[in-house]
Amino acid sequence: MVDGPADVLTSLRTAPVFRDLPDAVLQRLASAARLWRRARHEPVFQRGEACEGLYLLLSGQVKVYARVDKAADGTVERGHEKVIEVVMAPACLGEAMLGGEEAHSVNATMLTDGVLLLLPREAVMRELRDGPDLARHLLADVSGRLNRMVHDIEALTLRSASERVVAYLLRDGPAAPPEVVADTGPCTVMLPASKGTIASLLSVTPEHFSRILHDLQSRGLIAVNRRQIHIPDVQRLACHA
Amino acid sequence: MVDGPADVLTSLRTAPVFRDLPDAVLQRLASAARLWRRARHEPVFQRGEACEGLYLLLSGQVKVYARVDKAADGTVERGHEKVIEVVMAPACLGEAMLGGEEAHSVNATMLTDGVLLLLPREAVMRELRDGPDLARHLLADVSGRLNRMVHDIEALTLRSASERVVAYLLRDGPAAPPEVVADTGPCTVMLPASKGTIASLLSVTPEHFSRILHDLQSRGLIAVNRRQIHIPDVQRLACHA
DNA sequence: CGCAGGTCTTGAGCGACATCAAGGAGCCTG
DNA sequence: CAGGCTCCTTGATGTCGCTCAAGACCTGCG
Repeated sequence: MVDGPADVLTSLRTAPVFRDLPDAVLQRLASAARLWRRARHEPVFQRGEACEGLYLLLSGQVKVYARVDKAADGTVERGHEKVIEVVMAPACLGEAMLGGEEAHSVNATMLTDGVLLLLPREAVMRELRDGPDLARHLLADVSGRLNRMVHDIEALTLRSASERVVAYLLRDGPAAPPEVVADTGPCTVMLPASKGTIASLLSVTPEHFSRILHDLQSRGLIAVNRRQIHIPDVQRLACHA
Repeated sequence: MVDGPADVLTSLRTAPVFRDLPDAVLQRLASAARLWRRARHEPVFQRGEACEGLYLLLSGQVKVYARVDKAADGTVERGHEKVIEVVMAPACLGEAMLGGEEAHSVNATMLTDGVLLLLPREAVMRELRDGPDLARHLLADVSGRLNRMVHDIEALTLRSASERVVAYLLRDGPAAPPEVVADTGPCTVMLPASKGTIASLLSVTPEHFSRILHDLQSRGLIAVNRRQIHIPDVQRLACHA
């Protein structure tokens, strides 16, 4: 897929964030970029580590998550974790540094084998200083992410668990292929990760998530088959109580 | 405080976001800015309204919140609301537009009388296009806000209500005056808004918030007097179970 | 002063969701 | 195909925090 530095530039262009940047900017970034291959379960970065730069995920999936480490008497037991985002290629990762943060405040690990591009901190900073283009595009990217986070907080506090699941199936599920999905008729959603991961993303326990899917299924609103979820009637699911 | 357009420029400079911008940029922004006075309880913008531009809060406080309107049979009853952020002057507001959003997805209303500066969308966009300075500063601002939101999600899902209250008292309370607070000894926190508002910010009901404060008080960890909360020993509060 | 208006507190009961503890069901490996 | 593995499901039980309903408190105002 990505054979060498020769086509790093075209790889950059696959990501929406960079697509419309002038060639000159992309070439400068490409020349500083480093190609990273990571296997499933390998960390991309972890909380507390220094921000090396901006990551561009070219293929594969990454989960961004937080963890509470309960430091009981001496023994450091790893507590539960919360998946904040499942990032799917092609997309940007590790924007924390843009706020001037020195260290990452969350963890990111590969959900699948994948390839990423590291744009070193200095190269990004230099580009931000020298021209408006990169800054403008990153601003749009980060701002969009901020909006999504606000939306998540809203869902988390104002909606019930089953409402969150339904909203996920309707919005994030078919969001990938068609931007404007038919708001009626049938539709099939493929979960981008294990049910446990999706459960954590929606801030419910795996058990509860399973029960909710079961419940929706028993009402004939969805049909579950492994990671495939078929929705006979989108509208009917949308206006479930 | 702000008498006219003459000192709009100096007003701009009070906000951290704009402080270090070159004079030329500030002057262009200032000439396009419009001064807004708003009384307590007046809305700044509301969900669904078009993003007019970027707001700079010069004095007063604003609450940014989401609301679920349950549309039962005909009657539009206003459901509960969740305060996402209490913005205190001087600070920036309404960054949603930077992501290309046409309409606001949240509401913002004055908690106190206050003055804001509206930087119209076109002026901001023009500035973003023409030079790297504003974009870089806004990028840092938005990115910082993103980090805070992520932190909030983390707290919301991984911490209990009382832990959130304690964290708030320790971090957001004394965060205003000294950036690096002594992590030991006594300290007094003044809630920036009504307890009900703070409760919503922390995603607990007013009742539960009250109980938590009462509980902390009964353990001698804090002393509550109206909106003033005295912490005899910061460290002891920090490591409460 | 008395009364009205928010704001905060307190109590009782309940419900949504988590936790704990066993099973199934694919799936790889030997 | 046994064996282990991870992922998912299902049931029983517990609890944190919400809901509902009064009452207490402060503050301004006629």
